[in-house]
Amino acid sequence: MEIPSKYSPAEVEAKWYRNWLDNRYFESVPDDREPFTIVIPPPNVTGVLHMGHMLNNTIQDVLIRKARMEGKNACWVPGTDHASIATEAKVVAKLRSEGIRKTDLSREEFLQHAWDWTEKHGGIIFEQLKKLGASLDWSRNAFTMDEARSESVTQVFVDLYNKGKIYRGNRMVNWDPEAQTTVSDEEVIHKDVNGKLYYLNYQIEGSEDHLTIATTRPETILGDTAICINPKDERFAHLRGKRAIVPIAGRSIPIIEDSYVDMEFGTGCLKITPAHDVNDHEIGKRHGLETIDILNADGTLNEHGLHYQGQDRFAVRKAIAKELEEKGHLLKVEDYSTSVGTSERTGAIIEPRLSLQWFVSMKEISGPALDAVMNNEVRLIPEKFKNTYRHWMENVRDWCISRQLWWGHQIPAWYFGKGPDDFVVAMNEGEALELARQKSGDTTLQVQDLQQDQDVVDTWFSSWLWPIAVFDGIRDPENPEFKYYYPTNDLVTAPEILFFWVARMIIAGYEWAGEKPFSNVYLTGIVRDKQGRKMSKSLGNSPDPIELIGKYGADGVRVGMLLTSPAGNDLPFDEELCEQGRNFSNKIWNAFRLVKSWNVDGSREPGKAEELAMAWFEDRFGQATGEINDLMGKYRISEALMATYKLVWDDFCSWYLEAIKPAYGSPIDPQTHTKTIEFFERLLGILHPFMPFITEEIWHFLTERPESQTIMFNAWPEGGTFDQKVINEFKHAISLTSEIRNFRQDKGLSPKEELTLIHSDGTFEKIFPVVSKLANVSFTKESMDGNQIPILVDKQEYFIPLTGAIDIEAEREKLDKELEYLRGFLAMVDKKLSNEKFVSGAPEKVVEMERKKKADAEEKIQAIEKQMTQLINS
RNA sequence: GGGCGAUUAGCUCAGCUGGUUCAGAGCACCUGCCUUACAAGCAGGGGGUCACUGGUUCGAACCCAGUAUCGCCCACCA
Repeated sequence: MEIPSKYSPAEVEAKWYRNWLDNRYFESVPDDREPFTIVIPPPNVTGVLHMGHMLNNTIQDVLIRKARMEGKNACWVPGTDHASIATEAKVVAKLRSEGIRKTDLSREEFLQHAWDWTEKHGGIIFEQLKKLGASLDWSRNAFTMDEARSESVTQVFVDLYNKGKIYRGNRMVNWDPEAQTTVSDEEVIHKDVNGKLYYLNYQIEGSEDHLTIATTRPETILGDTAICINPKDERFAHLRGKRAIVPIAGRSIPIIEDSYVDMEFGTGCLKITPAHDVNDHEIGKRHGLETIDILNADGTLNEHGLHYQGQDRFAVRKAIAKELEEKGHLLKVEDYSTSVGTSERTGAIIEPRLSLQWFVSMKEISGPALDAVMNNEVRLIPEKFKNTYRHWMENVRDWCISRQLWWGHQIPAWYFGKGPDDFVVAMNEGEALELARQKSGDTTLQVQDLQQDQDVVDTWFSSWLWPIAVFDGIRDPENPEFKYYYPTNDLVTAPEILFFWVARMIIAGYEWAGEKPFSNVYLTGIVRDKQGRKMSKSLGNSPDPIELIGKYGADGVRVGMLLTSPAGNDLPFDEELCEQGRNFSNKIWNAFRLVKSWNVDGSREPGKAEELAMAWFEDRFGQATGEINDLMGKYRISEALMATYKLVWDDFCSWYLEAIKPAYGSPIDPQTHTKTIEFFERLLGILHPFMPFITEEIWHFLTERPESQTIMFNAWPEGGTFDQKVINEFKHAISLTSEIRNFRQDKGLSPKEELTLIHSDGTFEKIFPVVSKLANVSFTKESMDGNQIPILVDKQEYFIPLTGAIDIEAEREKLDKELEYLRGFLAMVDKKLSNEKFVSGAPEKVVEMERKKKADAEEKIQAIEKQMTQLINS
């Protein structure tokens, strides 16, 4: 059989993924086994795979595949999110490119376009995840806007409303003038910008005097309804009870007093615009001020903007500053750095706006969710996020959930009159009619008298139900699937959505399932480029994941992503990492070629070297898998992978295989052959979660297994049992071999030339056969004539007799150097031991250790001194 | 403005309750090798005042205080 020396992943990967699907290995149904469940953080339905997804989903696949091998009933649920605002923006943009405005369409027509778009672009991401090897149970694919999930959203809305935890209120909200919708506090990103602070003079009514205020938004003076001073501020005592004239508008407004005003800041006088500032709104409420809204939905000024009506607020800011200056109201302008809120989605500058919206009261329902994380019922990994989480939860504010969009779950509220309370919240129109008749007392009400709320709910109002809703646990909490799979085990996601999503899922879990939604939250880092910038489509600095897979293989890319990504740490991505992953694939492939190339001679018996190597690797495997399991349990996936990498590359390939490898062309004995294949298969097992494709391929061809079998349910090794003595002995063989190789290189000797090694004591005699094979040496106890170069390994001394001239001076120098170091070391230990405080203060164990160090050093010094004399004598 | 975290080799990171696994790993780098599994490789090697300054201690990368730099989260001072 001809196996190429370079592993080519493309065909192999396509073949096995198809095979896995055909055999429905990823599909899970409840049974007697312990479940292990992960729900995918649903990507946007029209999204394409980016590097963040790659990292995220690789980690999830590793966790789920390991659980599957451990014999658990592994279930990884796929799905997509309708991403209300993002998708709607895309559809609007697409329509605009066709010359269609959203406002030209009816709601139904627009939704039809949106569904068309969803169908056209949806699912691309799934095909990409398949290329990555993701073992998702595709039969469970869910969508946040499919029937089951939509009904769940409605049900939850109704439930919260009936519990009094959803209310409708006229409050200050964040308005995104570009998307023309509200957004939640979490969707507002604060950015520092360089702005101006304008000092404006307001004339005091009935006087020639004026007062000065400072503002960053001069256009809002058109909405001013008061000037406010601090009641303690004696500077402005003369203003009490007076009124001021708003420049340009010419309106007369009261001068009020409120301790909110900071006397130190600005001029000490504050203009009050209740419609466009959260604090001003509060003050306005306290003092019963009028509210003048000067903005249209798109951020232009309305009729209150007077001659600026129809112009954008930022254009007006410039223009009005000029007008104010011309009219002598502008005292001065200072540069000023301020923080403005921008929309997470559109980037538009958020305008605080008074508006009638739906809110969820968060305080009460978030209590259990805070406790759960604080007492580790839900573990955050890494733990540092607990602080952030607590801070947010303790200061959580009500959640504005209504959005002035069409793509999403329409709010299940129906209005039957003009009064502020003339509405009902119901599961459907029929129910709403019943309720409306009851509430109004008007039994003649008909369906056409009802008007459903035109808004939809925030996307996250559906996402927060995800771990429950994918198992239909909202509509049918008693269904066996939900009871079996919920709560799920792990959630893997980005810290950016800790509040948007994770916190709210935990809240929802306790509210509707009475239980946490997951036990562990693994928070990944952000994938960055070499310059530390976040990889994003808009920057164009993100490699195409599919191209990467084509270049390095899915296994290679997976390894590359995982190698340097500890939880919570950003991943500075470099293609070199994938190269390392690919090289690792190739290394494994070549080990496979070697094992595959051997002919077995049934009459042979293993030699001593083979026996030693086999015994050692057994223990080494037990030791390493114990470590790997421990690391995986702590979600230290990078480190677990590195431990696996070294076990395979160093221990198995560099030492084990070299130790048991028959001479070229020679056959191997059946016992070693069988054992080696067994070891290899076990290694493939622990590699499989990281590198599913190549392991499946080799597992099949190492022995001839039918395609109907798979590695993915193989027993995962428990590990942890090993004999330290065996490991230490073999370690001596490794060190000694390295020393001899080093010696050869030093002396320019060919590896083909056999050397003799003289040893004086038999402590490590047992492992000499391995050293003989690996280092091409023979051992003897006889001392020999001629020059002998000493070698010291683990305090064991060996001598290599050399024929021909050697540089005795150089050898002496080497020994001298070592002696010098050891004497210095000894002096340090002595000093420690002669320190009364140390001997009495330190624990006995530590002192004992120092004494041992001292003895060891003395022993070594003696050995070297002996070597010196030997060298001189020779 | 408030909080949290970080700073260890050229890069990315380990280093648990202070003390022999204490200065580590992988990559990169340097040297020598196309040695019939593998040059996507093999053998060997160099490289760090553990950010800085003090303190606690017999003993500090580790604990404490301060300084500097970076990052993240939260935030309604015009």
